[in-house]
Amino acid sequence: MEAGMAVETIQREMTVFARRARASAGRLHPELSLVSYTLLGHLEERDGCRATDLAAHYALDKSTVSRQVAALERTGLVERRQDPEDHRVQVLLLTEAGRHILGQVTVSRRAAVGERLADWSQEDLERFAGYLVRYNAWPRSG
Amino acid sequence: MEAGMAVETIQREMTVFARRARASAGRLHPELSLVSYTLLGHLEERDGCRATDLAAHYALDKSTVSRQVAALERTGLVERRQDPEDHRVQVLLLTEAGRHILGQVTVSRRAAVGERLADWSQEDLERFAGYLVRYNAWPRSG
DNA sequence: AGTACTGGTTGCAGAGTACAACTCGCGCGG
DNA sequence: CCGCGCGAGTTGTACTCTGCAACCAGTACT
Repeated sequence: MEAGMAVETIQREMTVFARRARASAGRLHPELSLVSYTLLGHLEERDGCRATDLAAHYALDKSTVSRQVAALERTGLVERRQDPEDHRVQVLLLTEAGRHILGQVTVSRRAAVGERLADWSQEDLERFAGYLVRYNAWPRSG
Repeated sequence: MEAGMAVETIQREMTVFARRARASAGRLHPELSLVSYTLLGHLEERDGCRATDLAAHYALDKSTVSRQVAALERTGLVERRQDPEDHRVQVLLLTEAGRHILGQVTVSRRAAVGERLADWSQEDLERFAGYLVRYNAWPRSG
């Protein structure tokens, strides 16, 4: 395989994945959209953060994040807390309910993804995961 | 790394990629949405196919594909041709203009993606591409 | 012929998104 | 202290993508 070819394959296959993920997310978990899920996931991973951080990480407009967070707060999955240091910022935190839902969805998603990865060797899994992390670690969007 | 952990990382990182891809696609090529781009790409790869095939491959509803294709036809990037064998089906083909645009976008996208992959070894690139293909080859959506 | 199936279009409704304009709070140079 | 710019977040608006359901047209099997 030539280098440009591999790059193109990577880009094409990532996109296929993206489309299918969106589709299956809606079907499997009507209660939690893919966007909401990823936002909650980020909150859990970072143990709380600002709306702006979410926007930056997912290359979303701050207005989009604002609305998503508002919805998540309405359904009681996240909680906002004023930063005592700076009254402009709101620290976003998972509520107990949020943590619970996220756990459930994660389990069933892991099952779905795990099914396709069932016959992969542990070595391949780790290498694949490592490649993805490395790819996304690049600061610029792409 | 434990197996479930790797699976979760894979799923999370793929999603991050998906979100960023969407964002940058809209910014870099206002003339060709990410969806349109992928559809054109598929048409090129397969050298023409039916709308239903596109829907199945990207886990999209046929109505969505129908509309996307209609738009692409309106802008002269694809051409529909009645299948003489079966008058229900329309074979979709890239026009010359479509092939041209696709080429341009592919080049600039490859540049953007290639930048992040610039310092990867050829071996890693190929292995990464191989993993993605293998992942997506699974018949069920996920 | 009649029934079931397939490919595709259209009406509708909802989610996600960006952009622009705005408010509010912080910090800095007069 | 005051005004000015900046950063965080919200709201108004408009648009795209999407799925579902209802539908039409053509095919296939009996």
